[in-house]
Amino acid sequence: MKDLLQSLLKEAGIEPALIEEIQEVGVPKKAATGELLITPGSTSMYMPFVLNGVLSVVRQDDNGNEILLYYLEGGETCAMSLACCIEGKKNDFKVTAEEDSVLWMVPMSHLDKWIQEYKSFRKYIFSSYQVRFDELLETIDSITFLKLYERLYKYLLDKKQATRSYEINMSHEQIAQHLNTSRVVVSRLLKQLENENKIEIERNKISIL
Amino acid sequence: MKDLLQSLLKEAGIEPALIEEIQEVGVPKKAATGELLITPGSTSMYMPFVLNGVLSVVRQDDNGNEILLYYLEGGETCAMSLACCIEGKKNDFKVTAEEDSVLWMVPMSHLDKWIQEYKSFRKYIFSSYQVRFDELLETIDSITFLKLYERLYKYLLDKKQATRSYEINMSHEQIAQHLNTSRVVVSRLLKQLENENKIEIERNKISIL
DNA sequence: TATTGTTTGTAACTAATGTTACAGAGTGAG
DNA sequence: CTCACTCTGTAACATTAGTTACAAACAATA
Repeated sequence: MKDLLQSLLKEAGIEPALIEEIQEVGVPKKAATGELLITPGSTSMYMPFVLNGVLSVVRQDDNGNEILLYYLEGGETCAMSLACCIEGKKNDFKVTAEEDSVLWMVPMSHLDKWIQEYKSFRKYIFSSYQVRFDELLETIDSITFLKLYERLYKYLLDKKQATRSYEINMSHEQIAQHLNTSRVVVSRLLKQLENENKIEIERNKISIL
Repeated sequence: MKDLLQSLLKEAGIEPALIEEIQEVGVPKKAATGELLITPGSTSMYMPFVLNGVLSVVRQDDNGNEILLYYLEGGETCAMSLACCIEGKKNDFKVTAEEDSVLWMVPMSHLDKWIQEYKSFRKYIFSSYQVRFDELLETIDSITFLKLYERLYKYLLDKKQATRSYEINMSHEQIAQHLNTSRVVVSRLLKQLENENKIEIERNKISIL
């Protein structure tokens, strides 16, 4: 597991001395598919660095409605957790394991020192922020400018991309939640996508063609 | 003008030595109402620090459709410009002066050094990121969870907040653009708001009650 | 195999938003 | 004042998305 951590950090441009430190102060954490890692209202003491698997970051409103913001994959970290922690604020989103995943949990208390000392870490952190901004903007684009039909198709393609699999194992209900719509609407539009030979529908499974 | 800069920076917690530096290397810039400050596709060499006035940050799609992301007010800076510049990317949003405004333009080249040297600057930058994340999330909330009627009312209240004025001098067409809808729809819903005694409509002017 | 719960398909209807078209009111330049 | 232009109000209609209701297919397990 430490090998994976090392190679991902190296890939991210982190210098060897800091890789050492991160290895020493962090602890591993496994998360099974569907496991809830961060809940709204909690405060993060750890910066979660994804070793493998996929996490989803979801926004919730007061009535329990939801919308998917983006996925986190290997080598990435949750910039919004950082932002929250640095400001001492509560998280206002939830993070769930979309597949069995492994994280490296790094105590936030080291962040300021590292940002000061390591140029490579500054770069990594700012790059993370940038990537998340981009993802949020893309999410806003989808919600704002696309019809639900297009958004659904984009959702499936994004999911394919994140999980590196042409098969998506979700119920229509689950998809509807990520898009903040109803199951009936999703079923209707999926059927339409199937009729246009873009996907194939089975129970709890959608294959992208 | 330098007085204003100084007091805003002090308020933001920036230490005196850095305030000096910022005063020395920055230059003032005035922007008249409606002036375009950042266009999609450009690259920012300066960090724009708002001294007074209000700027709007707007996202555009390929067909020229738009949506307002948030306003920037005195003492704030455009975290997305920072993010873009640090990563050497092009801006993918536009920034417009909503009122006559004055900015302090600080060359980005100093940022890394300041982040390294000044704890107060790290705090300011990370706080800016946090605030922008929050604003983007709030925007996502509005688009996702609110009906257009509610979104429009919230838009008017936000505008009131940003400009510190109960009178909004915009045409329905302009409002429609910020919400990515059509003028007719905005007129319809404004009329509804007027019927519920929440606003008063005149030509090019909406008063919030 | 029988039973139960989950998932999907579909129809019929409602609500929200978008579009087109046109009239009339207000404004500024000449 | 007149003309040209912009802005607003409103009706009629189209499209998209949300809701309710129910049946059938499938899966798990007792």
